[in-house]
Amino acid sequence: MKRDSRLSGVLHVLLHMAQQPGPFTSETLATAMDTNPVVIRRIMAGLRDLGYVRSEKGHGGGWMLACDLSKVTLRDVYTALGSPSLLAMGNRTEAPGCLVEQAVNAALDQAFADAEALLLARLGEVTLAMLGEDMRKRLGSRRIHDIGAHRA
Amino acid sequence: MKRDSRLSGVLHVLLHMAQQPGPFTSETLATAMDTNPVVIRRIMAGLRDLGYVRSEKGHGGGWMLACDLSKVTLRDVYTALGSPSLLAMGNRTEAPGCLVEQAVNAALDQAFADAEALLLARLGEVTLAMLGEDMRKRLGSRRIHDIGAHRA
DNA sequence: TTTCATGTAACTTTATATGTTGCGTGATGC
DNA sequence: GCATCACGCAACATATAAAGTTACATGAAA
Repeated sequence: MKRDSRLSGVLHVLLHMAQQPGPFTSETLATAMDTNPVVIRRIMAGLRDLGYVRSEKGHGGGWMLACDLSKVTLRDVYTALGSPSLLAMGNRTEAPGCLVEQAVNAALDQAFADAEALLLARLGEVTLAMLGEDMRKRLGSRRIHDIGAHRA
Repeated sequence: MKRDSRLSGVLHVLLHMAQQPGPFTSETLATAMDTNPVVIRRIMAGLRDLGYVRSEKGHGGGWMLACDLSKVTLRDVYTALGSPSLLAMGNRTEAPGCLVEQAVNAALDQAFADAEALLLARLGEVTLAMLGEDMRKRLGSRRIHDIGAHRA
């Protein structure tokens, strides 16, 4: 299956926004992410509805952070995306009237549920602020490029 | 994304085969699984290569179990399918020259790896024999339908 | 009122699982 | 030998969902 990269993408956007003040246009963010402005608006819509970011129209408008980065976890961001399914595998059918199917589904569902719960828990342990910290640690001698200079 | 149901499907087939002796044609199994014979051959190919099942051509041919069900785990079956990706989410890009990307990927990769490891471990704990046992427990007053009678 | 930027719908593209057709190969039974 | 059965496999078709694109409306700033 084609893997969903929206979470990775939106985190990238948020972290970039945390590096500089001003509002960012979808155009600017899209260029930095090597994608399309509409895609940016699409994945940001959920975050806006939950109040993690704000958007303004017209001259000088664009996207701004509107939350305390130390209070928003990766799980929150995932939820803001609409909680897309985490696992690539699922059961063949629902409503099994077949005992074989019931036994298979029970075993798989248990394993899947455990893995999903662990993943959500892990995502819930990491805040955006922690990601920012990790990034600064990686700095060393290197300088974080400005968004405008993202594409050398 | 469209969820991969091959593991669920092949387990279903194996458990059904464990209920009755004779060889099963792809046609028969496909009817029971409400799918196409070629799909059956496709997902069984990996199991055959690893020796979990055997196939024979011609009159009286078909698929037969060729392993000790108590020695084959769900993880083994998963591996026989070619170890398709378990998670529906992935990183936006590889080869990140961007610190933001590195930090995001590091956090996500860690969470993803943990979840994947747990899932594989869980699958490794369950043998096909255990699934068969579970199924028998579910029997109660009900009778396991023969494959031929699968579609009422 | 012109320009800029978001909001959104509709459409196209791409990737992957799944379904289907056709033909080759080997084994069985006559 | 030859017809039939069943797998092996390639090639093509379909379905679904993410990602990309186009078009236009709305609202804010200059």
